[in-house]
Order: sequence, then structure tokens, then C-alpha cells
Amino acid sequence: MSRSNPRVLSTLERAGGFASAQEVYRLMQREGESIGLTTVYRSLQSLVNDKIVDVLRRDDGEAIYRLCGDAHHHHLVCKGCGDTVEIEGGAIEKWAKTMAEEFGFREVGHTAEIFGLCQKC
Amino acid sequence: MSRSNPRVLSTLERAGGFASAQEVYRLMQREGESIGLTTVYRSLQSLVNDKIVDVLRRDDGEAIYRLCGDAHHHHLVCKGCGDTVEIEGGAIEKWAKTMAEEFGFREVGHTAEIFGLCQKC
DNA sequence: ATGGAAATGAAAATCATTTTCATTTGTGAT
DNA sequence: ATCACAAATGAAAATGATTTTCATTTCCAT
Ligand SMILES: [Zn+2]
Ligand SMILES: [Zn+2]
Ligand SMILES: [Zn+2]
Ligand SMILES: [Zn+2]
Repeated sequence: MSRSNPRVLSTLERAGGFASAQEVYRLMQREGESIGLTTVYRSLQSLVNDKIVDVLRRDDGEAIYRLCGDAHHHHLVCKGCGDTVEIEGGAIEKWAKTMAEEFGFREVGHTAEIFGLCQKC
Repeated sequence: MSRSNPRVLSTLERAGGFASAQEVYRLMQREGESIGLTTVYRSLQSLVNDKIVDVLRRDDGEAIYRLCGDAHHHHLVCKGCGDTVEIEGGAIEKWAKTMAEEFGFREVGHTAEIFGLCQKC
């Protein structure tokens, strides 16, 4: 495993909102930072592993990353503009637990996301 | 624009649940159907345009398609052996709808999956 | 039959992401 | 300071899904 290059995280912060690996890379280049695309990818992956950033998918399939608080939560994402709202998953947490118990599953986790078109789109 | 090749739709039906373009293509080949990958892609796109099929993204970014009319359900997947149980998402359907309304989102969909270790694993 | 439009698919192009691997850098012991 | 070894780096190649190109075939209306 490799540790995240701190300049990648700093750039993602500065980008505000979501940015893809390619975008972070281009941004760093434009700002005169010397870094390889591979390192950007590795750093973002590492940040995802450490749950410091979230990863989602654009409609075109490109992965986009964003800083994320560590509290467990879910997302409501606009298919049009990518705007995202962090939401509570109370009902889901219960649902996942109940279902898992019913079928005897252990070490249970879950993913859940809502997507649609926001008011502006 | 091209119209969808009916054999693609028929294959997607037979696949049950979600299938990627590549999977539909492989399935048709295995069944001895003569078709080009390009046509599979074009047909699926056309079906999406006509809102006959839904498209989502797997975690790895691959696009997966399914008939819109399919009975909507969710999955409980074993991380160990891959065994999958189809489950009802009652609580989630309500949660998604409520959250979307609260934030004024339209044309809303959602994904939700539970994963863990089954009894055998 | 004839001409043009639509459909088809093989091959090439695209593009994000991953893998490989040689080089550089950092660290700790001597 | 020197040596040894692990971690980090990045250029280049590989991968894999998807799209584009374009020549050919199939349909259909006249
Ligand atoms: Zn929007
Ligand atoms: Zn949750
Ligand atoms: Zn299992
Ligand atoms: Zn559901």
C-alpha cells in the first residue's frame, strides 16, 4: 500500500465539490506542481480506503472524488449537474440490519444512493 | 438514429435483472446468435432513449441495463462466496421517495445493496 | 428492378484506469 | 558519512469498456 501524497488531498480541497482523478491531475499541472498521473490515482484510492474521500460515478462513468465527513451517511445526487446532498439513512440502517439478520448474514455493510434531477435541472 | 434489434431486448429479458452490454453480447454468442458488439451497444442505447430499459453503473464503472418494468428488488450478497438473495426494499422505497421530495428532486431512482458473510462462510 | 435510407459489424480510435518496472527518495542501523 | 532496504514515484505499456468510422448488406417504396 502507498500513503496518499498530501498535495493531492490539498488540491482536491481547493477544487471544491467533486473532481475526477484527471481533473485533479490537470489542476496540479496548471499550478506548476510536478506529479505523475499514477500518483494521483494511487493517492485518491488511498484516501478512499481511509474513508477520507467519497467516490461516485458521473453519468459517463468517470469516477469523481470529494472530501467527506467521516460520519456514515448517504447521498442524493443530481443526474444533471452532479450537485449532491448528504442525507441521513436512518430507515436504511434498520432495513439492512433486519434483512441481514433474517438471512443469517454477519459483518454486514451496505450501499445506498438516490439519484434524480434537482430543482435547477 | 437506429432502432433496437429485438433480439437484444429479448436477451436482456432472459438475463433477468441487470446485465452489461458485454454480458448481453456474450450471452447471445453462447446461444449461437450472430450479432455484432456494436449493434448490442446501439440497441441498448436506443432502448434507454425510449425509456424501455434503465441504466446504472456498477462499482467498477461498467454500465448495466435492465428492463424498466422488471420487478424492482435489491440484493443481499455474500462477500465470501458470492451467493445472492433477492430481497424486498419496502423501507428503502419509502426512504428514497421521502428524501427526494424533501429536496425537490424529480425522476428519482436509487440503488441499495447489503453485503456481508453468509452462514456458510 | 432501382435507388436511397436504415441497419450492421469489423476494425480502429478513444479514454479512464491499472499494471509494470526501473528509478528515486527516505530511513534507520553501523 | 555509508550502506541497505523499504516505500514512493512516474513513464510507458496494458487493459477494458465504449464510441466512431466506414464499407457492406438489408429493406422498402417506387
Ligand atoms: Zn441538478
Ligand atoms: Zn447507511
Ligand atoms: Zn457465503
Ligand atoms: Zn428499491
